[in-house]
This record gives sequence, C-alpha cells and structure tokens, in this order.
Amino acid sequence: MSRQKPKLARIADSLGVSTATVSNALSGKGRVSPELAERIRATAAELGYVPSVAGRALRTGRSGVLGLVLADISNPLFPKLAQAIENSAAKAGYGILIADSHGDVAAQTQAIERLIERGVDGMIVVPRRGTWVTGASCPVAVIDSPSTPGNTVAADHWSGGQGLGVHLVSLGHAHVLLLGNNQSSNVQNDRLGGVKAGLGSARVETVWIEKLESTAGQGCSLGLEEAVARGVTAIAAVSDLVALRALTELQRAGIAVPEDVSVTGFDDLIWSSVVTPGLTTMRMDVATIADIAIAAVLEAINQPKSAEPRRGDGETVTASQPKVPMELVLRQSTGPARTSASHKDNKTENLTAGELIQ
Amino acid sequence: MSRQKPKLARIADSLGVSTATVSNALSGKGRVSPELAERIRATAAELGYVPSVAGRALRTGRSGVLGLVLADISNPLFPKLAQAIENSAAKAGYGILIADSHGDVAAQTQAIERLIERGVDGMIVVPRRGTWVTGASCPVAVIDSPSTPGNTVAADHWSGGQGLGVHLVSLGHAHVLLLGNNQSSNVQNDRLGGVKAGLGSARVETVWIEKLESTAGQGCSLGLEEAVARGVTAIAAVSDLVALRALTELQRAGIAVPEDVSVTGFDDLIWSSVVTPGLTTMRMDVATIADIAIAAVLEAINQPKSAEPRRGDGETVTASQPKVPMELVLRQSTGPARTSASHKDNKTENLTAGELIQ
DNA sequence: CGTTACCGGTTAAACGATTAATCACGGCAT
DNA sequence: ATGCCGTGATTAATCGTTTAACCGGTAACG
Repeated sequence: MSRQKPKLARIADSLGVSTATVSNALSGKGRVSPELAERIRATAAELGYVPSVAGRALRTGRSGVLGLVLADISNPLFPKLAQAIENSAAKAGYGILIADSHGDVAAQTQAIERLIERGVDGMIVVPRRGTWVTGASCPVAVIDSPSTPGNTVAADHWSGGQGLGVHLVSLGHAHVLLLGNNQSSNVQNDRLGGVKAGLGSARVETVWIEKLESTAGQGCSLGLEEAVARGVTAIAAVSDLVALRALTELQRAGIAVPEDVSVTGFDDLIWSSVVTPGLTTMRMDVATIADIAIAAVLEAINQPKSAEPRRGDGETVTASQPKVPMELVLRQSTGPARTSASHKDNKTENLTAGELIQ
Repeated sequence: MSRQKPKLARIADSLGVSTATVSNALSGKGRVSPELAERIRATAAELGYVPSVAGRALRTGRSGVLGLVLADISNPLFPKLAQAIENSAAKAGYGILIADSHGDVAAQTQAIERLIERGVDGMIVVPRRGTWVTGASCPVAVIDSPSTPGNTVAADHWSGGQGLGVHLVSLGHAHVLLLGNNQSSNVQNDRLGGVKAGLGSARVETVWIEKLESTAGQGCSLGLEEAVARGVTAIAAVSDLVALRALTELQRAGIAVPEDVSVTGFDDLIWSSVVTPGLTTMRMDVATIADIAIAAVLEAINQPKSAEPRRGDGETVTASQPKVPMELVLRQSTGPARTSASHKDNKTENLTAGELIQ
C-alpha cells in the first residue's frame, strides 16, 4: 500500500539505479549483474510493480492482445472455443479481444478493421462458410476445416465422420440418413463425406435442411418418420443441434431412440449429455486446436520481420499440425440396428429374409 | 497506399500546422477554426489516418477496453450475452476483452487481476452464484439478478417467472412441477419464486436437480413419469437446458408434450426453436441489458473523478433501470391442461369428481 | 485610453517503457 | 606506457497522443 501505482522510475530510484537497468533486469535482456537483478526483482515484487501495457505497447509496437473473430458468435460451439482460446492465450501472456461479425461478410471486414485499429498483434478467425479473410495487416490463423484453402488448424472432421460411420456399421446399420444444414460449408461436407466413407457399402440418403426449409418453410418437418418407414435405421447429423432436432422429432412421432433408430451428432455440445437418451457424438479437441492456433500466430508475430522488402504481414499463418483428431463419445442414442420385426409399428414387414437377419 | 501508417505529425506538416491543432480538430476539443478543422478532417481521411491506441492510452490513461468476466463461459447463454455486450461496447467505441473464471472463485479473482493488468477501463461481471467480486480498481457492472445486492442490471427474473405462471394457469394447469438446478442461485430462486407467485393457488412441487443428483447420481432420472402419474400437468424448468432435459425424458417415457404435460423453460436458447415441440420459454432482453450495463460503466469512467479524497474506484456501479422486463415466447410445448381422462395410460382415474372437472 | 477577453493557433511537457549508444574502469596484451 | 576489450551500468532518444500554458493581435468595454 505505497503511494500510487509504482512505475519503473520509482523502483529505480528506490534502489539508486537507472530505469534502464530495472527494465533490463525485469526483462532479462540487457546485461545486469545477477545479484543486482535479484534485488531489483525483489523490490519490484515488494512494491507490487505492474508494467504499464500502454507504455510498453507504445514503445514496442506490440499490444499483447490477439483478436478473436467469430463468424457467428451465437454459434453454440462458441463458448467452448472461446474458453479454449482465452486459456491458451492467457498461458502465453496474451489477452483476447472478441469481435463478432453477425455472419455477414461486410460486418466481418468491419470487425477485423476495428481489431486492427485496437492494435491487436494477430488474429484468430473462425470464418463462416464462404466468408473470406480480407488482408489484415497482421498474422492471422484460420480455424475452419483442413480442406479449406488457407486453413491453419482444425479438427479432422472427415476422419471424425469416418469414425462415426464405422461405429454405425459395427452396430449393423445398413441404411443411414445423413442430415446436413448447408451444402456449401466445408466443415459439413467434410463431416458427411467422412461418415459416408466410414459407412462403406451401406445405403445412404442425404437431406440438406436449409434447402428443404427454403421450400417447406422454416422449422418444417424433416420427414424422419417416413425415412424410418423406408427402412432407415440410423441418422447421422452434421452437428448436435441438428441431431437434437432429429431426436425430438423422432420421439414426438413415437419412434424410440435407439431401439427403432440410432442418432449421432457432432461437437458434444452442452446438451448432448443431458438429453434422454444421451447423444452419441464426435467431439473436437478444442483445447489442442486453440493451442496450435495460438502458437502459430505467436510464432509469426515473433518472426524477425522476414527481412523481406514487402511488409508481408497479413498472411494467414500455417501450423505444423493442421488437423487434430476427433474423439468418439458413446452415449445411449446409438444401438444395434433394429431388425424389421422389432420396429413396433410393422411398416417394414415386407422385407426379405436376408434383410431380416441383417 | 501512401508510405506507412500516417501519424498525427504527418498530417500536421502536410498542412503546415502543428500536431496539437490536428489533435484538437479531430477530437473537437480545443479551439480550431471550422474551415481548418474541415481541411484537417479531410486530409486525415484521405491519408487514412488511424489514431494509435497505444499513444492515446499512454497519455490519457484510458485504454478504451472493457473486460467481460464470465463465471462460466460454457454457459449456453454466453453467446447471446457476449454478442450483445460486444455490440453495445462497439457502438460506444470500446473493445471487449474476455476473461474466463472456470466457475471457481480463485480463478475469477485471477482473471480480474489479469484484466486490470491489461489496463481495462471498466468491467462487466456475470458472477456465478455465491461468487463475489473482489475490489477491482475500476468501475464494475454486475449482471446477475435484481435481488442480488450490488447488482447493476439484470432481467426481471421474478416477473418473468410470474408471467409463465399466469400463462400456465390460464391454460388450466393446477398442479405444477418446478425444476431448479441449485437452490443457492439468486437467479433460479427469483425465477421459480415468480412462477410460484404467478401460479396463485395451484398445487406446486419443486425438485432441485443438483440435490437430487448428489444422491441419485449424475444424469439420473428426474422422476417425471411418476410426477405425471401423480397428477402434474405442467413442468416449469428454471432454464431451457433443464426444460430440454425434461422434454426428452418425458418423450422417451412415451408421455406426449403438450397433450399430457406442458413444459416451459427460460432464456430462449438456440435449440428452443428447433426441438419438437418448440419450447415455450421466457426470453431475456440481452440487448437492453447490455446497453444499460455498458452505459453505467462508461458513466462511471467519465465521472469527473468524484472529487473525493479516497480513490473510490472499484465500486460496483448502479444503473437507472436495474430490472429489464422479460418476454414470453409461445411455442408448442405448452397447451391446455389435460383432464384426467385424456391421459393415455389412466393412472389417474382414481381422482375425485372435483379434480376431474378442474 | 487602459484594461480585459477572446480568437486561432503553437510550444512543450508529459505519459511509461524500451533500447541503441555511450561511458567508466580494471585487466591484458603489445 | 599505450591501446583494446569486456563488463556492468547509465544517458538519452523514441514511440504517438493529449493538453496545460502561452502568444500576438484585435475587438469590446468601462
């Protein structure tokens, strides 16, 4: 409880040395005798010295802050992601400034603009499908999907999907309905493509919800009851939100999950574990993804200016490990494929003997 | 695409004036002749001048950044809230630095500490139940519940609950089950208290999930089937997440919503509109809440230092309008109370005539 | 006519940290 | 004895903006 905020000068003349020496001692950069350095550190701690970010930023040109740009901050995956990123950044001594582009490109550009004006040293961008990152004047890491050009790091959505596919096959499912939202999303294509690959020779149908809703209206039925009647025994959704929609639509129609039909999702969102039945899903390792993204940006920031003539910042950085494996979370929404007889209303009784056995 | 980042000096001697004049012209503070001011603004815009936050921060002691502290960033309400706060802040020219205390008090204190070190001008805190804000050295706005001491602004949870209560009564419900998570949460108590008040003379039972789970185990059944058998015709959950859990548990048990039992939630979270049936819920006006919170903090920041001897910062600020009304969102999960006869498995047939009529 | 007030600016001093350049000085080789 | 070098510390410039103080000149005012 000394006077005021102690600055570098106070601790300096408290020891009778110059501010430069104090600065050097605390940052460990210049040449300071070990014992003096120790004394300086001690009194700094004692006085409760806290360096002024503003002063440092002004001199060094680094703010110690990274921007996090979310295409859609209301995406339910955002909490986990933001938490992970904030965590990784904090470990590296960086702060996270958030910016929301409400899913639209102009707003995203504006948001990036604001971040730049705020002097961020780098950015993490989670773009919306199609959206692209206009040249910012600082290193940018992009988290989208490995198949997106310019992507820095992301979950291995394709392999994750494949994992779900083989899981369903191992349960005997041979006729699966894939539920996607938007066909132009790289992530969604990767996920469903992976599922399809994992399913091997199983029969597959795909429904794109946005396309369906554009004709049948927002919040329309997904026609799952009819699909089940057609013989579908499993539904693989592109996200837990879609899976939840499917689950409730099925239950409302009196179709039992997983006895009549299995349901899988993606992301292990917060509700996946509390619904009945619990949702089998494919979780992404956000912590690792965040670590890699942050590391990549920081590396670019600390690059010795690249010695090039062009002020070649603004490039999207690359990471050593661009794809991070996903993890299968088994819950109760998946089970053995029903044989036709076990479907309570026997709409599927006219199957062949072979199909019955399978 | 001039040379480099234009600073004040460049535009100053580009016009043959002093930097002070430029500064005054751009900020509109000092005395500058209108036409010169206009010329200055013009060339500033032309050169693409962007003020250096670092320089300004160093000089003024203001960073132009607010901290947002979430008790639990993985709370599904967070996206909406963060979006609203970021929006309000951006409108006022402020940035939002996020900090996550993983629900635990020590981490929250640490997070606040980090924000202070980063030089935030103020903070918005959404505390977890019980958690309290240790004296930070800047204005703090708290968003929790009107009944929490020190609260700045929040949704009127009690009145919201009351609204749900009267809604249920108007549908003829006379026996309602209340679902809460944790009895020590102000918000949850307010919500359920309001519901109870709105229900008037109806019969009410309350289940606190965390207490139940502490004995029956994580993810246990909530005993809703039995409750319905006992004559419960409506379930009011303290949040949409709980409502979702209830909805799926009911559907899984073959109980139809809303024919057999109505379900209500709180918050209008993202999934409330996509599940079947859509969830009737009570939405909080996060945009208004964010606006008020930000305004309150900014007012405190721009206070003329209060002229007091003590450096009396660190106080939680107060707002002119501490409670913001909530809005009822009607969907399909609520309907007229069933008469006993309409419950498909007639477990309730041994009721009195009077109860049957009601 | 002397004093004051205003007007449209300029000067220069901060803000707090970093860092290149410099300096004092004892040891060492030439 | 002279020149050189390494060590440990200091000096002073610098980052870009804000703002209190100042200034010459003119108009208003008593």
